[in-house]
Amino acid sequence: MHEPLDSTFYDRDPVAVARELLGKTIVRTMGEDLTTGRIVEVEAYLKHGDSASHAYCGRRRRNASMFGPPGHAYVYAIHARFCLNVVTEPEDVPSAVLIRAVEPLSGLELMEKRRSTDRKLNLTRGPARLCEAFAVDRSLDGWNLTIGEQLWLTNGGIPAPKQIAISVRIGVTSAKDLRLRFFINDSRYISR
DNA sequence: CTACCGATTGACT
DNA sequence: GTCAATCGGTAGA
Repeated sequence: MHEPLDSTFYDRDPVAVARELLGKTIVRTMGEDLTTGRIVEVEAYLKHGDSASHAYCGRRRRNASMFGPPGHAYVYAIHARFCLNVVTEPEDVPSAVLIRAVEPLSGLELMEKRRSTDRKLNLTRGPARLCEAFAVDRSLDGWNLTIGEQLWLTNGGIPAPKQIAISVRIGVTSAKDLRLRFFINDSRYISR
């Protein structure tokens, strides 16, 4: 159980990966601690023509993971918080999928402690909120998500979502017209 | 070292 | 809906 998705899943166009990521399970272990969640909202960031991508201006120290192998994490800091991406396409091709929201499945008590709130809807709704709930920070930047340790994604036996909605991405200040946000239409755990 | 910025969030009207 | 607090990362002096 909780078999990690392998690199062939990630080594594809980020739009395809983004759509198929919906309904998948994110797993985080820290010693005995376990948290899992169902992915309900993602955004794709493209290798070409996407001025909102952190890789748009080329390789930097911060975005180096986006140029790394598929199936690794890209964790960046923004507004004093962290956000988690999965890297797609082959090494040196900078594309990724941002995980924006998940539905908590297990380890709720841990998430409440890490988030300092017991309001279920605020635990994992939003890219930085879910990182806090899952204890994801820059130490996991570049982490290999295919080895099934500490942090990975799995099919988790959860059925694929029936209704997928598409919209423009949230918060970006350029490439505003690109509809690269994918979410499960009827989930209550969507970010605003 | 200082100066700025942001793929956000929480508080507030 | 609006707004600004927050701080890691980066660029530049």
